[in-house]
Amino acid sequence: MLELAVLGLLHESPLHGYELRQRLKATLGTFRAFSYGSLYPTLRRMRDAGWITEDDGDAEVVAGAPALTGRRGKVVYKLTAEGKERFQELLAEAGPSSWEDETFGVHFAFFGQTDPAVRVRILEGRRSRLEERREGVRTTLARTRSRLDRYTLQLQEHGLESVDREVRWLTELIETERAGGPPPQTSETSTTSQITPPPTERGAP
Amino acid sequence: MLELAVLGLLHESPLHGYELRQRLKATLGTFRAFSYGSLYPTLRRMRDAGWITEDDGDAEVVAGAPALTGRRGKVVYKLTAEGKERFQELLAEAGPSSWEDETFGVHFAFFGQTDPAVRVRILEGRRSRLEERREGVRTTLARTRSRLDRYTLQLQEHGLESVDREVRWLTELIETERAGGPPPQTSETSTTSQITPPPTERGAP
DNA sequence: GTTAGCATGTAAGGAGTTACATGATTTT
DNA sequence: AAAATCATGTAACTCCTTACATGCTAAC
Repeated sequence: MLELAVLGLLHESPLHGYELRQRLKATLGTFRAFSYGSLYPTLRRMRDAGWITEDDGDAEVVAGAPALTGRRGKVVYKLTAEGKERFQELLAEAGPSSWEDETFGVHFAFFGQTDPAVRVRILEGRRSRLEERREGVRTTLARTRSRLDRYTLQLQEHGLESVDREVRWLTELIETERAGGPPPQTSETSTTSQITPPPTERGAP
Repeated sequence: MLELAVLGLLHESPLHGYELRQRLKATLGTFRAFSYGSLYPTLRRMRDAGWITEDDGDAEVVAGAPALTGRRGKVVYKLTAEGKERFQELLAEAGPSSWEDETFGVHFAFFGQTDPAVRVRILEGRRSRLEERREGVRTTLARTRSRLDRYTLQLQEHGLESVDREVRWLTELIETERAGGPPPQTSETSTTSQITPPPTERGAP
């Protein structure tokens, strides 16, 4: 979760912890937040695993100044080669771990880096997950509606509408993906170009 | 969380664990689910705390049959007096613990048992929580919009629309509460009738 | 010079999940 | 008699939060 998000953000540019958390908020928006209490330990774990390295962020600022080695400067984290591999590995995963409630948004946030075929599979996975849930709720709701009070009913109905809305959103996204997603090929070989990063699109003006 | 939900359901009628989980699904619908792995330990904790007691659920079924004490029957849980108190205590709580994402739905599900004044405070608390979040996201979105890719943007916008929707829902509910909430009194004394259960409504045919 | 915000971390703990283990009862 | 579903439970673990502790840097 946090791990994927960190890998994704550091894949764009090196950052220090505090900045990372701001970006996390900016990227994930309304649907997820992380505290420093989980961020820093995660960064440490990831460093120990060899996915990121710690750089002295003040080196550039101070430039020619003398030592000062004792001071506590910003710690800038950047991806290692293994880290990039790990990121690609996680991006390629299309399974429950990519379409459950808590995880889907994080995966979605990095769809720009994700293989088009995987994107569609995740969107579809998420959609069927929601459809299943909706059916389950609709069924039990039909059986128990009369016994439910005003508020429980309100809650169910608001919930169902939310799910409906997300299903429609996903359906639109899936259609867009199918239409404009793979522009090179028209049919046949859906050569999933896994790691290939699009030439320039990230910093496009 | 689970504790409140269990208290709420057992307040309606005694249930055994398995049944409790079904009811949990039926009551909470789309937005929350619990596994047995958390339900049973919670029931045990609650029994140790003295809020619920375990009854032998098969006693009635077997009636006059001989002992058979060794068999593993259903364990029916029911609220104790302390449990009812605890439930009222939790219901009366109008604070972050009642309007955060994971908790709000559970509190809402038992609004039928909740004091009208507390209901409004929780609804308003939830609403301002969402409005704050929305403002935060809108602000950082305005600052970073140009740097975000297609997908991140989609995510932000879908998120904002969801929040908007919930805010509108809450506003409607608050208005309804203010209007039809306290039907007996027209003004003045808003005698919060805390515990009073409605005469017959639960098992109405 | 003091408040506010930037910056990094740790310790303890909460609230759940998954996977496993077991057995009874009902349906096919 | 096999399969499904009802029913109860435990052990290990995941993942994150809260509260705390510390110090630097910019703004008022």
